[in-house]
Amino acid sequence: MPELPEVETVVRELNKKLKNRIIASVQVNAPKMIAVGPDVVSNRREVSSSQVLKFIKLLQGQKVLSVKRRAKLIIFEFSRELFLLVHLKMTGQFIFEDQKQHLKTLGKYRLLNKIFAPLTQLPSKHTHVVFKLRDKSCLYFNDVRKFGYLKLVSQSELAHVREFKDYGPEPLAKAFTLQKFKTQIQKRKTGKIKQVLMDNAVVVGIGNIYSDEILFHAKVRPMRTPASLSEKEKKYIFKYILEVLKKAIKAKGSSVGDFIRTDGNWGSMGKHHFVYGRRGQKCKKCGTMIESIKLGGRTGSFCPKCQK
DNA sequence: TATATTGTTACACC
DNA sequence: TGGTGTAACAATAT
Repeated sequence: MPELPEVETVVRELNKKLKNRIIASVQVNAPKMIAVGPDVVSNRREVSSSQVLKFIKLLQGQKVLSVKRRAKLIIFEFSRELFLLVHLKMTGQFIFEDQKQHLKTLGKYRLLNKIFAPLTQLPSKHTHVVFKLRDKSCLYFNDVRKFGYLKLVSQSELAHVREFKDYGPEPLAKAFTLQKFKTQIQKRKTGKIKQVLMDNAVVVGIGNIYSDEILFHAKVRPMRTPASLSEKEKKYIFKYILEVLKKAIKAKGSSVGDFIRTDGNWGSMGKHHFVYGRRGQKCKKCGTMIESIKLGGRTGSFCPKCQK
């Protein structure tokens, strides 16, 4: 499940690998997953073949200037004032293959990706868009659930992209201070703290995995309300937002579900999870059984002894 | 075959 | 009206 650290991992790798490379051709296998223009990508829309053609045509010959991130959105910046915004949602993956690494990477990928048996070769039945680069390297976009999207916008349209308007502060930006965090959570006094942390208007990039982990380290149960938090607890939550996310980026993300990096390797953060996905197992700190509850239809896991 | 899965948006409700 | 909570949705493995 790509959250901020996973998306950041993908972005850093793509930026390094794709910078200055030029797109030779684009193949779109699932038209539903692409869009042209700044509008919200709705789930049940039809995409015409002329839109697909436009998408392909606009990308051909473009040089990658940089790959960046805002919240969980990947932003490719191309020459000629063109931007590609990609959301991985639950199961999106980017896999990059250098031509000479092709066979080697494929072997590794086959070995590592045992969670989803169909993804044993590239392209697979879950490969929905393929970018072929002029130097014969190749970028695959895979998505088992097809919840993700790739949206192409011009420079002038970029300011009107809906996603950006709803995004709150970046947790790892210098501008995100304890004071700012406190102001943000004041806005949502009645919700549960776990849901508040996952609200993009409060702070972006935190999903189910990292909200669980942050609250464990802060010793706060997920169902607590912001109004009930002491100053010390707020301080700890803020502190661990930064620490947990930074640690996860260092570990190249958590390979939960089917997140893998652009070279097919797993991120190693999963080894350091204290509560997420550990219901019924012993707490790594005190040995108590980890419990889970449903909050707004989402599962939250916590240690009943370590978290108050 | 029903279920669980998650990020995000749409919408109903005070 | 604005803030909040919840349902709905995408598609598939198990």
